[in-house]
Amino acid sequence: MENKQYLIAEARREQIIKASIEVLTDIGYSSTSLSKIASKANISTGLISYHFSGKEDLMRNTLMYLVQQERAFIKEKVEQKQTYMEKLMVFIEAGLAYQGTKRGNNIALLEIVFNGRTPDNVPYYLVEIDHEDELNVLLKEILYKGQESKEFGDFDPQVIAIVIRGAISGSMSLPQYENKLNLEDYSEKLVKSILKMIQ
Amino acid sequence: MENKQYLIAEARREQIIKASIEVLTDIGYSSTSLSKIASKANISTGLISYHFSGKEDLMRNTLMYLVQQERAFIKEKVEQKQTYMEKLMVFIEAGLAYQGTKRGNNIALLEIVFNGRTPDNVPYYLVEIDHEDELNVLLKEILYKGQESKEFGDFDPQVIAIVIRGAISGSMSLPQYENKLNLEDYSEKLVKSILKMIQ
DNA sequence: TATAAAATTGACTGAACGATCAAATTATTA
DNA sequence: TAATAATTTGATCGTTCAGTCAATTTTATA
Repeated sequence: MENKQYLIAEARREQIIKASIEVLTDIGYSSTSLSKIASKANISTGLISYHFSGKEDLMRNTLMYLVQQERAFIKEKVEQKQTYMEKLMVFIEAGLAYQGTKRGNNIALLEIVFNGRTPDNVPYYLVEIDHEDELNVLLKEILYKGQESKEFGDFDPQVIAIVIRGAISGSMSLPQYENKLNLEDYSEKLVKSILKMIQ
Repeated sequence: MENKQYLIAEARREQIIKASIEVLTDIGYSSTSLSKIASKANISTGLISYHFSGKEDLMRNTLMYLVQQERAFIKEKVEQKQTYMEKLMVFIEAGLAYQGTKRGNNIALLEIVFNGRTPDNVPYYLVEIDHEDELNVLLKEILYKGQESKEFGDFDPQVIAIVIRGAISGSMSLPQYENKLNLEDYSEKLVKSILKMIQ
């Protein structure tokens, strides 16, 4: 069964990716090395090179894994809702909840996005991925269809999409140890403000 | 005159910082080395270590320089306006304009913020600097005083401040071709949306 | 069971880096 | 001018790292 071998290799790849996420979260991209990832995964350095063509390749695969995790988390909650108003609210709430509960994933993703580069040496954070970023596509679709169904008023979906995604990312800058404004409070107030904006 | 010597040293420090910004923008933090900065500035590597206590110190000073540049650019335009409504509008417009015209500065700043770490090994982007970030203080002050003067309605200034700063940063993800037109279009639509949100 | 294929190890290589320092040069002072 | 201080050089050192490879172990096949 070549399928079984494939599953072994896939499991090993995922193990390595998960170890990468841990190391990235703990010590950041610049201190992350193949040998530290190998230690975390209790394997040898050579094995990483056996399953991935290099550090770049490993980081690219780790990034894809992280993006897919976040996307699945949010998409699943959005699909449960019926109206576009509800879909939008849950998009924001789920986005914020993911940042709060999967903080390590979020940090690892940032580390890669702001350090990794394409083979042409273009940093990921400058690559124009809008048309490939499925979360942006989903958000713009909610906004656009909500306008069509008259649930929302008149606005430019792309502009509002940028505002919303920025506000979700911005939750990272909330004070962490002050009770004054926790994530739930921010979530509630943000949703209210956004709804006001798109009437 | 120790003052003259001081000015020579200061000029050299600024020359090194400007070279750092160029190199950071060109090749990113991880590829930036003291020897590449030295080449760009046409000096020797040892001279950098003479004026800065190490790479970390140089990067921290470069970050402070960049933050101060942006702050001065925005603050100057805000202070020319009288009403808080106008101050808020020009804060957003100037923030976006800076991103558009000083793109290299913005990229260098991101490279440092997402790579540099404090001596305690805390990444800059996770350091709680809200109370030290003068632009945030300025923005929150505009929002708060605008509420006091009844120019704005009821909302949480901290939440709206995060939304606005996120929207300004988010301009980076606009399609880059015909950047100026897109940016002006985005600026106009963003200001309208924000004003709607804070009524 | 015997053979082949896949997976895994860990020591090793060459390159790049930050930092150091003795020596040389330039500026200041008395 | 002579002595002192500040500035600058560039070779060198020790370290870290990504990637390689011959050897070994594990798994699949016939």
